[in-house]
Amino acid sequence: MRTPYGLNIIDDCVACPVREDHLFCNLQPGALQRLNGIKSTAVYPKSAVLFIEGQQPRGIFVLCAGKVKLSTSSKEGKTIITKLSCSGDVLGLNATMSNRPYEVTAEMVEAGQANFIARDAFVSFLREFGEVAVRVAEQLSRNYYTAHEEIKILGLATSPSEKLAKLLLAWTDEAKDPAKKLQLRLTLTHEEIAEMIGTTRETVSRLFSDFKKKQLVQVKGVTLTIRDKAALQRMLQS
Amino acid sequence: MRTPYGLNIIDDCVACPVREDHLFCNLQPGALQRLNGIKSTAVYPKSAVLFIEGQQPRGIFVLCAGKVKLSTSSKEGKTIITKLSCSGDVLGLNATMSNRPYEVTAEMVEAGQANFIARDAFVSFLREFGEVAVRVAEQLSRNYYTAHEEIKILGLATSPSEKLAKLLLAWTDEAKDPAKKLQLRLTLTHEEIAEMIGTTRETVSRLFSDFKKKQLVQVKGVTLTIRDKAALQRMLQS
DNA sequence: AGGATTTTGTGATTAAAATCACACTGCGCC
DNA sequence: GGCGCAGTGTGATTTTAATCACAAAATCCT
Repeated sequence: MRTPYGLNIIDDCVACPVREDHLFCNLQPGALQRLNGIKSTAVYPKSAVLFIEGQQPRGIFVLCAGKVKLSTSSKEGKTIITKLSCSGDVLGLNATMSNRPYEVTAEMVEAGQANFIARDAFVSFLREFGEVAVRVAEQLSRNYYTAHEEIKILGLATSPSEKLAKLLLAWTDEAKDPAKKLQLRLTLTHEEIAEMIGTTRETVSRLFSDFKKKQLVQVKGVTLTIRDKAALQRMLQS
Repeated sequence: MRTPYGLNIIDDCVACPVREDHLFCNLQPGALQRLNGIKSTAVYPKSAVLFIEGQQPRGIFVLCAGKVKLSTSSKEGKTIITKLSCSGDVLGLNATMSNRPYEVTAEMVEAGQANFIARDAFVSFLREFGEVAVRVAEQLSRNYYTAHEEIKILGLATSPSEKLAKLLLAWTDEAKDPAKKLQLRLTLTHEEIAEMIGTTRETVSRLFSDFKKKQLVQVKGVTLTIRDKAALQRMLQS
């Protein structure tokens, strides 16, 4: 089954090619069946917005394919990107569980597919299957962990160079293929990278120039290669 | 029952004078009984440390009395205080649920009492009482929410003055007594306040001078009074 | 392919807070 | 009461990255 955006729809959660630690992996059959009953699948093009900061939570989105940028903004238009989510991630879980407004905006940066589960259905599903509630709690604590990492980057890192080094290293750590451990695809603009580390576009540009000059990294097209991982690690101190 | 630190021990969770939204409030009798069986109570003096950033999680601490400072530090010794916890708060829940190291250090800033529940006992307790797992999930999502607020302060706030204004307003919002809505006890040093908003002690000193000069606040001993709340609110923009 | 629009690179200038330095205050304590 | 010390106030200086400005390069689009 093909869609307007050139994606294959994944119809069955069981077949969803997501990570091992997926929130809904290896559920008892009853729970899985119930889950398939309350979910609804949709496909989103690039730049589609799943939800907006401040909206009342409608429910959760389980990302099956594509990439999502989570961001939050001040009234003055300054924006920070708090996370880039990929397939397997659950979006809107915190807001849905605490029934407070979505605290971030979720925007597709790569077209993809997500399963939506409405809040009411999800909450009664949890009450019915306590085992899943424990899984949700684990997922939430991981979310918290990530948020805490962000706090440490923003609050403890001294210089923008340190923050960029940290970001690049974190990105390489995400690589699955060990052969490509030192390579990553730069899909974000300098502006967006700046929004991830709380600095300005110009500073990011200068930092990249600097890193290249110092032979720390090499950029060819959209591929960035870490040439001196040790040096990058020496730059960070937290 | 009195303790060496001049505190009354609270022996029964049911009698614990905590907030309404406490994690373990209004539990089914069976759960409560079980909870009382697995908890152990201890009393802590000022400066006592409940757990340290990086330690393997031993379990959770339910604060019954006293105040706790949660902080995280960089290798270079720079510290940020992420939260001040008061009675009713659950400490170490994230680390315990995700079985990752405690991400913060918890230190008593006011002597108090806490109930400790070991990780294993807590996890099986949750599996047995699914209802409680949902409560835990709600608590975790609230924690996340707070962390996200912190991210917004650190990442979006433009100036230290804005951050301090935000902090003072947040503190006044915590007051229970409506008559004292505009007063708060300054128990932290300028140094610690600086650690909460990611700036330096000198800057905090200067900001307070500035706020006083502009008639925004008044300080008498340890009591700070907000004189112009509207003006403080106008300073923040996110 | 070619024009439009983003995105990036880089210099010059400015603004803002960190840092350094040191005096002062208030408080606990013997 | 006065010693000692943690905490505070404030000036002078320095550092750093934000801001402003504009050109160059890359990309998107039909």
